[in-house]
Order: sequence, then C-alpha cells, then structure tokens
Amino acid sequence: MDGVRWLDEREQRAWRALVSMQNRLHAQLGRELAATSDLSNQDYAVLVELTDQPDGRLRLFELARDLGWERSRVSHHTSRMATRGLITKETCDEDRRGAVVVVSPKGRAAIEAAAPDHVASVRRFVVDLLTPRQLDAIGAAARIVLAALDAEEAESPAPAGGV
Amino acid sequence: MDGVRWLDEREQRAWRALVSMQNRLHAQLGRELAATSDLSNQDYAVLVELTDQPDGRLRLFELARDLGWERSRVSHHTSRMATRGLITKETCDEDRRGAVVVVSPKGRAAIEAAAPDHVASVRRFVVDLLTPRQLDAIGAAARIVLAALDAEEAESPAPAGGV
DNA sequence: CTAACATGGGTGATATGTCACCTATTCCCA
DNA sequence: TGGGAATAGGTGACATATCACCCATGTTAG
Repeated sequence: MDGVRWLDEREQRAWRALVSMQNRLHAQLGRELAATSDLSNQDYAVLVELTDQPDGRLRLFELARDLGWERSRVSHHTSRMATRGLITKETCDEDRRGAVVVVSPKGRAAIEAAAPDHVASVRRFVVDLLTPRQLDAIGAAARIVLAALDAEEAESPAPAGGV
Repeated sequence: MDGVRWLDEREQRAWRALVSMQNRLHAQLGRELAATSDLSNQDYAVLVELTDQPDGRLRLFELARDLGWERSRVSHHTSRMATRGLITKETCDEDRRGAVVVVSPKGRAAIEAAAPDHVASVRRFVVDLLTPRQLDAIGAAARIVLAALDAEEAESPAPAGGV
C-alpha cells in the first residue's frame, strides 16, 4: 500500500491546472457557441468532421473513431441532429449493416454561420494568449498522450477483457 | 463576413489535438476510475477538494468556485453523494442560507482506496510520458487560459447580460 | 425600519452521455 | 459451405448536466 508514486508538487500543479482548464474551457466555449448559434460543442464537432470530407459523408464508425466517442453516443447524437435537419442518415451500399451520415445544406449553413464566432472564442481564450512555441508544445504533448490512448484502445478494444 | 482570423495550419493542429486529448483523456480516466473503484471522475474531484481542507468541510459555493461547476450541478451532485454516504450535508451556522458539505469516513476511505490506481493512470497517460519541461509548459499555459476564464467570469458573472 | 436587491442553495423538466444488450451482416476458417 | 466470431449500428434504462425557475436569508440605501 506504500509503493505508490504520488505526484510531486510540480506534477500536481501542472496536472490540476490542465484538468481545470479542460473543464472550464469546454464549458465556456459551449456557452458562447450556444449563445451565438443553435449548435452545441458536440454538434459543432460532428459538423467539422463531416465538412472536412470532400463529399461531406462519413460512416458512423469513422465518426466514432475520429471523435473518440462511443458508438452509441454517435448513434444517439446523429439521430438527434438528423431530426433537426442538420444531417441525413443513409444506409450504406457496400456494407448493408452500415450507415452513412451526410451534412445537409442546413448543416453547412449552420456551421458556416457559427464558425467565425467560435474561432474568435478559441482565439480569445487560448490561441491568442499563447506564443507559437507554447502552442506547438501543447500540440506535441497532446499528440503524445493521444498516441498512448490509441495504443491502449488497440490492446483492449472491447470492455470484455479475459480474466 | 470576411475579416475572420481563421486558425492557420499550425494553430489548427495544436487546437484540435488539445480538444481531442481533453475528451479522450477524460473518458479513459473515468473508465479506469470506475473499473477500480465506485467513484466517478466527478466524485473524485469533489472528494479531492474536501480532503484538501484541514477540516474536510466546504461551503457549497466554495466547491462550485473551486471546481468551476454551476451551482445547481454542485447541489445535485452533492445530494447524490450524500445519499451514497460519501459526504454529509449540514446547514451553516454563520449564514442560515448556507450549506456545508463534509467528507464522511466512508468518503475518505473511498478516495484513499481509489487514489493509487488513479494516480497510476494519470502517470501512465500523461505525467510519465512528458518531460518535466513539457509538464511545466503545459501547466503554465493552462494557468494563462484559466486566468482569462476567471477574468471573463468576473465581467459577466450572471448569464443575464445587458443588451 | 423597510423595501429593493443580492446571495446561497434547491428543484424539476429536459438534454445529453453511458451501459447493457439486441439484431443484422460480414468475415473467416475448419 | 456451415457456423461461430467479429463488426456496424440501434435501443431503452439509467446517470448525469443544464436551464429556468423557486424560496429563504442577508445586505443596504433611503
């Protein structure tokens, strides 16, 4: 019970600041996005992924992978977005199990209208406050963490896990 | 409609990596915490704040401030935690509107049991992957962002906002 | 003193996320 | 080629978050 490598003062400071920033930044950006558009952070993220594609289409599992969301979350959320007319859901020809989500014109319009204010928020609270070197450092660190998370998922993809 | 300062390639890379890391890290740590204890990330955060206090007590509004949570969220969540016996809620003597949350022995035991594994997770996915300099850089950047968020809240404390 | 206002907290409806489980395909190999 | 395993996605129950309110207490200007 004693071989624990606790965080030292320095590590603790960094870790707590990071967690706190995560929570509060997400909340703040979400509030500003909601105030200037009809989109939530999550809606925005989905629309970004879709509009990144040349044809504006993605399989559900691709969306789940790219966003790092659980499948059922993607399913629920895309259904809601489809109800609101931001996207459409189509069945997939190549794989009859599959489903494809497609940005609708309304969805494109929504994200194009929301983007300027959202980018301004991101600049105001993050990008414009940090030096290019700080930004690079953060990006690099984040990619290291992401790689570790990817590796973890590759090892235990399903929550089954043999004992 | 054209004076928007979009993020350049570099900024975009850093920002997207950061957001992605935020989401996935939070989810992964939450899963591991849930797997090795009966606590959620949120339970853990509340217990950390309380056990940081010499007397293990905090007013609800202090908890809300420290965690960066909305008041009603704190109210709901502490009620649930009280139901589970992790904390108790008492009325405040100095201010009869107020309420105080107090860690219970069970709450202390719960976080003490959960902490070693949680710290190990934090090390595995973040702290041990980065150099001390990277950690410092992230901590410093996070504090800059937090300061901006604090300043924002000081200006528009209530969501009222004059037109 | 008291009437407005500010503050601390709670509540219920609704939106969203998570979990366990289900079905239909597709894969793959004996 | 038959059949189990893996994959894609969906669904409903439940946990949690958020929003718009509510009430009680405290604060303060007149």
